Amino acid sequence: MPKVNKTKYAILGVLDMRPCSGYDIKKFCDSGISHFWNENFGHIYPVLKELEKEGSITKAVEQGDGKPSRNVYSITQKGKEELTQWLLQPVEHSPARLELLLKLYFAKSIPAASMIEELERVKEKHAQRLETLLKMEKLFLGNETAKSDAGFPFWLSTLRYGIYDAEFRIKWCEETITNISAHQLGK
Amino acid sequence: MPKVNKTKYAILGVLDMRPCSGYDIKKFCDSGISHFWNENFGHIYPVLKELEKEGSITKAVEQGDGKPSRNVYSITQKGKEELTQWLLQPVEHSPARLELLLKLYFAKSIPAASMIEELERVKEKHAQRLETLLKMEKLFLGNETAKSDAGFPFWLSTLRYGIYDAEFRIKWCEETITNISAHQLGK
DNA sequence: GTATCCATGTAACCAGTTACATGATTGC
DNA sequence: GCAATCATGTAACTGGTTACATGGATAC
Repeated sequence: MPKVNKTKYAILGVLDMRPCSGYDIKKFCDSGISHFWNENFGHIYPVLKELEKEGSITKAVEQGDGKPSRNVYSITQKGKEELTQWLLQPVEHSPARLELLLKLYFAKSIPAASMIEELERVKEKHAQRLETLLKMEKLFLGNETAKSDAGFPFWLSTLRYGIYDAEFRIKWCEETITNISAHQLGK
Repeated sequence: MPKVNKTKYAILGVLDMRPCSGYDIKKFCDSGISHFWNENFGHIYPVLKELEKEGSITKAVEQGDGKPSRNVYSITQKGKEELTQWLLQPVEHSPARLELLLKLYFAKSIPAASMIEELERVKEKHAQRLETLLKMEKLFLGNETAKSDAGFPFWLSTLRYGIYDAEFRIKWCEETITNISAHQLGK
């Protein structure tokens, strides 16, 4: 079976919440869901055109006074059906490709210090990510409007995923640094 | 900066351990490191040709009696240097794209039962993965030859990563199923 | 005045996937 | 006889990235 274009469904999903321009969609991805989903302009704009052509979304040009004009897209009934169909399908398996682990696997021929530095950097990155996610969670749990939305438990669980993920990676970095160091000393 | 061809380094890394045919490389990826790295023939063979052309690896044709002939590749000094250079670089950031979380985020418009079923499937998949990884770890820790190899702590840590990863995902699936169910009942 | 944000798009590129093609050998 | 495994490759495709191009508005 051929791989499906996920950008398409990401766009339909965002437009199912509210009408957006391409720019809005990008902003939304960068702020709200960037810890598990990312898109770039070079893909969003062409896919928006495609979706419009096949009747899954409609375009309305919004003329701002002074402001640059925006193409605001809305989802159609057809688009909603397509989105629902996709949501009902099991997730496609995508083969893992973790560059850090690949490097680690081959790392015996480089100085251990270099790998340890890299692990420290990665750990720090995830520690920052964890902080951000915990802040987001706190804000979110205190937001009564969000809490009353039917999407609330789903949104919360995506945050929880990110938190668990960051936590285990930090733990693993620490453990790995310790083990590699110990092994170096024991040689 | 342009994205680098990771397949190239995966191949160099495998050949740095021992000479291999394209088929061997594929087998190795599928068995030993598939929980964090994957390759397919359609990419391995062309990249092997490229690497040979640029002098990072050399080919030797092995004529088996009766058996189909194999192209066995070995890494050259140039290839080793290239591999080392890559190992010393920090890992490239690759933007997250987790289809399951994207679906979950948009899931309020489909029946909760459908999403819960999916989460049960995913949980089961990771439970099986966890079992396999734990078995591998046990075998590995009991293998004296492996233990004496300089690569041992690195190989072990990639296994540990997989184990932590599977564990947190299972925990998260359970939590998410509980939360979604509770929210459904409370409506 | 200059950097950042708003806003839309195209073109080139390429990494990686899938499907197709071929054929020998081994084990049941 | 048939399925699975060993073994190598090509062609077509496409999803996604990066770089390039443009220009107005806003904030410092």
